[in-house]
Amino acid sequence: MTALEAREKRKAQTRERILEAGGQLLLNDGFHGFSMRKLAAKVNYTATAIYSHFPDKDALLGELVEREFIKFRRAFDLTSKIADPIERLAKKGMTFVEFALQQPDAFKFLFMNTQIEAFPKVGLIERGNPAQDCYAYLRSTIAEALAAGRFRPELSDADMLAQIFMSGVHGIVSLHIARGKDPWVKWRPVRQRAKLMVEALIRGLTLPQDERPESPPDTIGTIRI
Amino acid sequence: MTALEAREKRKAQTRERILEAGGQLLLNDGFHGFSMRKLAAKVNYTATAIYSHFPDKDALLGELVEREFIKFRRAFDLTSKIADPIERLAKKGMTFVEFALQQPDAFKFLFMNTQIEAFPKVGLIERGNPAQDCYAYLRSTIAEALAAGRFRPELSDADMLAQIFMSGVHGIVSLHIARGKDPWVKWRPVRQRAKLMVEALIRGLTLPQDERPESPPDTIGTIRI
DNA sequence: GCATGTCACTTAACACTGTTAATTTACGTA
DNA sequence: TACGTAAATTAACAGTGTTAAGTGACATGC
Repeated sequence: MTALEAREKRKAQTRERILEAGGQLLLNDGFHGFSMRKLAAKVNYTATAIYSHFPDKDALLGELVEREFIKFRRAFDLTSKIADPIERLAKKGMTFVEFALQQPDAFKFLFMNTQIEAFPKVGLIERGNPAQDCYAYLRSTIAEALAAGRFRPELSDADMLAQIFMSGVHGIVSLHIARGKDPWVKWRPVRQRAKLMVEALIRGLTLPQDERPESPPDTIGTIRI
Repeated sequence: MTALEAREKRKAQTRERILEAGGQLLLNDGFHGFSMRKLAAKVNYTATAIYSHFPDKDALLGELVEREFIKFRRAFDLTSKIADPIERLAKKGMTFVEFALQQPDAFKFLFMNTQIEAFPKVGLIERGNPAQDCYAYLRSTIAEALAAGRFRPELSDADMLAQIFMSGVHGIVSLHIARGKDPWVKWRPVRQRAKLMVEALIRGLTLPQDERPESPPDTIGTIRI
């Protein structure tokens, strides 16, 4: 059995080598320049050899995208400590922005990619999907603020609110990446834009301080200092 | 000379036929499915024939997108009648969204394209660039609202405000296009998302009704009913 | 130790893609 | 009618993703 296991291990290693080289290729040549033959050359294989490790190009690209997502989630995790849910939400938004600015290539093919529509059918969705977790983090933060009665009374849908908030910061950075060099726009510094977006959305969606309930709606009757 | 003119006219007509067919092809098959040979077949030509009308595929696609964008600007123009500048701003935002949803390929090319940084060298920039105009429209609407004292006092930068607002609606639709099929997000209807985004941003950036100045700041002393 | 079979990989090929060069066809003009 | 130009064609190149068949290495059963 050790012989079989050794073979499996070797296969896993070449698979890993392919993914590693694929990540580099994607970083250097972008989606447009990525090809199976180029990738194969990087690992000294024929293009067809890759097909014994991945069903097709899209599946391979999907897996590469997943790996970038995992890096992203790691950055996102660090914002979980902040006590106030609205402050935490703001911080998460700025983390999203910072990730996009520091890893623009990863961001491009995670959030501005129009080629790979959905993630691969199998695999990703089963074991906890990192992107799913990111959205789930955002949503749970909002749900917490919602439970504390921080949002305006007509807004009670955590998914809707999470999507609005995410769209806001996403819009800032994706427009910056796509059209941030257009000479006919007097672009303001992108981080200032992001900050104002977060502030404006929070002000537009939450209750002002003097209208907040003393106790959150789901804990009425309990003491809260 | 009439014979030469006739020839030029015929050439212009086949050029037009190619663009017409190209528009249909782009609509049906999208960017991914668009090919020179398919297009040529639609107009009963060889693929290479197209190269005597357009320098290359990108130029052809660029011209097709420009045409879509002109349609978009036309729709954008129709929002100029609304008297209240904030209402007009909201309407412009929703027009932007509607364009992106109805012409996703044109939108991708214009606003989610990370390959072509600036617009084509020739043509677009010389005769008024539609994208430039759209931003200018948005900005002037905001400047008008700004002059009427509708924004919060600390917000006085029309460019900054225009960029925030544009980013908001852009974020909604671009995230919808890029990740709108992710199964782990309970996506709310995209138009509802857009509506709430516009409302939230306006609420977060403008003054509430009871804090608005009776007269706009630049017309203090004049009578206003 | 040798035959068997599986698995990783290569070769050959197919049907595409954008694009160029050379060639043919059509047409206005002298 | 001959000439020249312009618009179309054919042929070809280099590249793409992907499949089918073949090859060599290696673990397993007798």
